[in-house]
Amino acid sequence: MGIVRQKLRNIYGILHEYFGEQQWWPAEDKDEIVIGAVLTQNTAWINVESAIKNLKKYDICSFKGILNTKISVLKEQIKPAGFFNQKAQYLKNISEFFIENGEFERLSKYDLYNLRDKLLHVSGVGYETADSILLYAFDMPIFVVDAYTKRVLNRHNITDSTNYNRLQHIFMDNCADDAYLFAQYHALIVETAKNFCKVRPLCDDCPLKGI
DNA sequence: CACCAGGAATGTA
DNA sequence: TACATTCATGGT
Repeated sequence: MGIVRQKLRNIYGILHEYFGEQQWWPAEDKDEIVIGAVLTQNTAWINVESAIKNLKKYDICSFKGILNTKISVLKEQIKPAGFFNQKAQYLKNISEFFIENGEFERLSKYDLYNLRDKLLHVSGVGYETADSILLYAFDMPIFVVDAYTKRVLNRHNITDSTNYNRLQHIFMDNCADDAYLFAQYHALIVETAKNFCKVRPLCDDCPLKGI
């Protein structure tokens, strides 16, 4: 039993005990998960909810809905999520990708890393967005790394790396290969950051303090 | 007023 | 490979 494995188990145990089971990804369907994954890039989730609410109001919160909407209109509706000029085009790109590739039914036939590569070729989809889609929309076992994850691993002296794929493999090499576990773990880390560690991780009242 | 949020693309060295 | 810059709204 490696020390890293022990630390990751410990962190998960503490967070799960503190916050309980997480309900992620909050969305009505898979299209909405993908759309939300793009809209939430460097943006507070509350603003994404506002943007998605606008899309639903016009019944265009879907790949087909986005493709059938003029980009000028799309920009206006997703404005609360910020970076609306680029995100409107990103939504067009990812929607076109899904429609042209047979949506979830056909794409789910690819194995994990083949599909990951295909997603990463869509302009507007980087590592975190791709992995969020794979984990939460396709239910594939891959760990999502975000800014908070990097902080936690750094502050707990698990690694000083900031490389996305290296951080991801630290988790995946030391945890069970389980989509549910990865989904919970990422959600718990985000929840911790939302509640305690916005500016200074491991602040006095953080549940991870002292480990 | 400054700072941050469930990042990615692009350019530079 | 490793940084720097740009994109933009809304809450604290």
